[in-house]
Amino acid sequence: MLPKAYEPQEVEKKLAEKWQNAKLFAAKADKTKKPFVIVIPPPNITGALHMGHALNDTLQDVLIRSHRMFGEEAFWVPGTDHGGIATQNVIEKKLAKEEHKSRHDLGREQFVETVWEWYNECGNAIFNQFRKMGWSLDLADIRFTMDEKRAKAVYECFRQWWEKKYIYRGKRLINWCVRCSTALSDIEVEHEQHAGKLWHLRYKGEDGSDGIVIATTRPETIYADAAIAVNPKDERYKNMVGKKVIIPLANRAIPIIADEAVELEFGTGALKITPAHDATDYEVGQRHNLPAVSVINDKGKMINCPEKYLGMDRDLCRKETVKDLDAAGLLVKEEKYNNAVSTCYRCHNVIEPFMSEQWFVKMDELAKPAIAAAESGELQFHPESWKTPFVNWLKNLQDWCISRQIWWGHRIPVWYCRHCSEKGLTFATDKQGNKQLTKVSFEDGAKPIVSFNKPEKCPVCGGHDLVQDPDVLDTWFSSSLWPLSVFGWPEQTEDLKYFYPTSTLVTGYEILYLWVARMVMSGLAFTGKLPFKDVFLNGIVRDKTGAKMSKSKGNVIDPLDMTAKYGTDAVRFSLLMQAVPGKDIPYAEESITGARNFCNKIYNASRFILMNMEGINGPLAMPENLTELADKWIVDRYTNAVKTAREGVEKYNLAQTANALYHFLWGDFCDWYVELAKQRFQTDEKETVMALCVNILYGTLKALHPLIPFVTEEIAASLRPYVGVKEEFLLEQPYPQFNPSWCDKESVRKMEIIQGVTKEIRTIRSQFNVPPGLKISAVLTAKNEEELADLKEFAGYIKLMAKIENLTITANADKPKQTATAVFENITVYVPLTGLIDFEKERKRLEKDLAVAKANIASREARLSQESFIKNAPAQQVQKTKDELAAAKLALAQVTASLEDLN
RNA sequence: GGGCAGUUGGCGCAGCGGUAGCGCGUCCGCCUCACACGCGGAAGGUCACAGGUUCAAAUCCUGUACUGCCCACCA
Repeated sequence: MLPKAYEPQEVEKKLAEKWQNAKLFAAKADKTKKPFVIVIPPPNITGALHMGHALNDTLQDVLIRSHRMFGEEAFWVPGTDHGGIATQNVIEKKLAKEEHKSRHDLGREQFVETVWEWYNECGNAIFNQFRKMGWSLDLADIRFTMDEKRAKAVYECFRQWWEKKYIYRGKRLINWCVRCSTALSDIEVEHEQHAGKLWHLRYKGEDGSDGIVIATTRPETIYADAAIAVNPKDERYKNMVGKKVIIPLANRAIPIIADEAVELEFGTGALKITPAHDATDYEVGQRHNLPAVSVINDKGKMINCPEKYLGMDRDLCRKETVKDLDAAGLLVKEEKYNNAVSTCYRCHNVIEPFMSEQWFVKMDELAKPAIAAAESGELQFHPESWKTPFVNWLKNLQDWCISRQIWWGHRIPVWYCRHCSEKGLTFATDKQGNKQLTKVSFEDGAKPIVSFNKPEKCPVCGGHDLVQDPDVLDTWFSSSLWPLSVFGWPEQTEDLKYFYPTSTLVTGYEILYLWVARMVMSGLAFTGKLPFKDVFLNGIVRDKTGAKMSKSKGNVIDPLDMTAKYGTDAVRFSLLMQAVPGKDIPYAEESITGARNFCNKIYNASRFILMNMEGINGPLAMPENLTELADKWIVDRYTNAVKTAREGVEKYNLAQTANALYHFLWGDFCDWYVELAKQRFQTDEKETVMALCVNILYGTLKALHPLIPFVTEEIAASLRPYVGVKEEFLLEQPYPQFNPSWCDKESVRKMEIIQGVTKEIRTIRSQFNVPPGLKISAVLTAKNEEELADLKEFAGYIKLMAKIENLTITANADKPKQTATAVFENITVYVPLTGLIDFEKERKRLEKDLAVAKANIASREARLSQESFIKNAPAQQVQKTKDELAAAKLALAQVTASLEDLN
C-alpha cells in the first residue's frame, strides 16, 4: 500500500538522476524538427541559487519542457558566468576571513588560480542545484563564460570592434569604485538617497570683497575647484562674472563664469566647478576650457591639496575641511539635505567620479539596428510595456567603459612592446617581488598590439619583451556574446547554424540594459540576426510585504530549504501560480503549502484510481461515443483545460496554465467526476469509467509535467500499463491535444444545473445542521418539460452528491409542511425537515433570497424597458436578460409563497 | 524632473466591455471505506476617486490621489 501522503524527497532524488543519466535533456541539430532554444541567463559563480533563480529558471523549464512535448527540438543551453567583480569580491572576502590575506598577498597569478579552484567547487554546487530543481538542463554539456571557446568569442568580438574603431582608448571622467578599485560602466552605478548635508561656503573676492557664497555637498573637493559658475540669467551675480574669488583654505584664485547648467533656484545659485570630481562639472569644464585637477586618488585618499589634508581619507577630509572652514568663518550655513549618491552595484560603496584612461566601446552604430528591431516589433517584449524604456535607453546611450582594474575576468587582448611603448607603461613591484605592468597610458605613448596570445615579437622593432594590458573586460562583455558563444561562434558550427537565433530570452527586468540590450546589439552586429525574437521579462520575488529580499533585512527565503521541506514541485508550482508576465511575486513560506497540498491531491486521486484498477487489464483506450452525461461533461472540461493551459504557455502566462490545470484537476475531476464515478465502480460500466479516469488523469499529468515534473513522472510510471504508453518519460510524449469534438456545451449546461441544485440542497443541510449521515428526501419542481426530463434522468447524480434518499421530481408540487425552500434558476427545491427546521433561520434565509430576487427583477426590467438596449444590444444579450428576469420572477413567487407558508 | 506599473472581499492576487472570481485566513458542520496536506457549507466587495465614451464599464478614454519600480548631471 502506498503511503497516504506524497513524500517527494526520494522520488525527486531518483528521478533527477534518471533523467540526467538517460540524457533526456540533450538536444541535437535535427533538421526534421523545428528548434526551440533558450540560453540560460548564466548564474554567477558567487554562491547558492536564490529565489530569483528558482522563478526565472522554472519559467524557462516550463517553456522548454512544454515545447519539447509540442514536438519541437527543445534545447535549454546550460552554463555559468564568471561574474567579474562579484566573484572577485566573494573570493577576496573568503581569503580575508579564512587566511587573513588580501589578493595582493597571493599575487595575480595565484589569485586567479584560486578563483578557478572556486569555480570547480561552486560550479558543481550550482549544477547540483539545477539537478535538484528538476530543470531540464543537460549537465553533461555545460558552458562557462571563461572557458576556452567563450574566450575565443570574446577575442573575436574585441578584434572586430577594434578594427572597426568601435573600441577605443580614452581619458575621461569615469565611475570609480574605491573599494573594488576599478572603473565601472554607467549602468553599474546605482543611485541611492542618502541623508547628507548641504554646506554654504564663502569664497572671498580676490580684491578683498565679500565674494560669493556657494552650496555644496562635497566640501572636500574645493581644492579641485576650477571655477565658480552662475547662470547667465542670474541678476544677482551678473556683475560678478569674470571676477576672481579665492578658494577657502587653499588660497587659490579661480574665475567666476556663466553657464546654463546652473540652476537659479538651487542653493545660492552659485555652483563650484570641480571638473575632476563631478560629471556635470566635467562638462562645464570642457565648455570653458578649465583644468581638471584630481584631489582624490584611486584609493580615496587626498592628493594635490593643502598639506594638512594630504593622504587623508576623503570622508575624514570632508569633516576636517568643514571644521576648518567654520573656524575660518567661511562656513555660512549647514543644512540637512537628501541627495542622490552614486554607489557601486556590487559593494554599495560611494562611487568617486574619477579622471582616468580606460577602454571604451562606441555605441551609436551598434545601437541603431537594435533600436530599429525594437521599434519595428521584430523584437517582442512580454509584457510589451518594456519596449519604450528599452528604445529610450538605447537612444540615450553613452559609450561603454569596458575595462576593469580587477584580476578576475577576460584579460584585455592587447599587448605592448616595452621598448616601443616605454613612456606609456608604468610598472610596480608586487608583494612577490615581480615587476608588474600597472598602468598604461596611450597619451604618453603606449602602442597597442591586439592579439589573443602573446605575439612572437614586436611588429615595429622586433623586440621580444611584450607585456599584456593589465585590465580585464567588463563581465557583461562576455555575457553580451552568450547566445553566440554558446554555439561556438565565431566558428560556423552546425549548432550555430541550427540553434541560432534562439527563440526566447527569459530574464528579470533588472538586467534589461545591462545584458539584454547588449546581446541584441552584439547578435545583430555579428550575424545580422536578432539573438532571440521574444524577451520574456519575469518579475522579482519579493517578501510578502512586497519588500526586496535581502540578507541584511533577514527576509530571504532559501529555495533549497523550501524544497527540502515541501518538495521541489511545490516550490515550483507556488511560483508558477503567481507567474503573471512582468509582475513581481510576493512570496512567503505560506505561499508553498497550497501548492504542496495540490501535489498531494494529485497523488491521492491517482492512488485512488489505481486502487480501483484491480481486475482490469490495460491498456485501456480512451472510450468513444460516450453516452453518460458525466463522461461527456468531464471530457469537455478536460479538453478545454488543456487548451487553456497550452495557450498560457504560448503567451508566456504560466499562471494561466497553472490555474487552469489546478482547477480542472481538483474542482472538476476530483470533486465531481470521481465522486460521481464511485457509484459506477460496481457496475458493468466500470471499465468505461476507469478508462476515462486513467486516460484523463494521464493526460492531465502530461500537461502538468512541465510545471511539476517529479510528482507527475512518478505517478505516470504507475499509470503507464493502463494507458498503453511505451515511452519511459513523460517528456518524450506529446502534449495532450485540444479535441474540438469533445466540446459539449449541452452537457456542461446540464451539469451546471445538477451542480446548482446539489449545492442548494447541501446548503440547506448545512444550514439546519442535518447530520451528515442522515438521509433525507427532497422535492424538485420545474415548469420546463425538458428540464424536468433532465432532472429525472440525472436524479441519481443529485441523490448521490446531496445525499438524498427519496427524490421526487414533478411539474407541480404542493409545498410540504416544515420544509426549507430554495430556488436555482427555474427549479424550486423543497427539503422537508420535520423536527429539524428552525423557522426563524428559514425566514431569514428566505428574506435574503427575496431581496436578491427583487433586486434582480428591478435591474432586468429597467434594462429591458430601455428602447436603446433592445435596439442596440445583440439579440442574444436581450434574450439572456429576459431569461434572467423570468427566473427572478419565479424565485420571487416561490420564496414569497414559502414565506407566507411560514406564518 | 521624466517614464512605466499598480490601486478589486481581512491578506495576497486573477479577470480587462455584458452587473465580480481564486488561494490563504475567518466562522459552522464532518476522521463520509483516495486525500484532515481532506470533505461540505457560510460570512465578507457600491472593483481608489471624479468626469467621459457606450444600450452596457472593474474592464475603454481623460484627469486626480496615493503606492511601487525604472531612468535622469539640481551641486
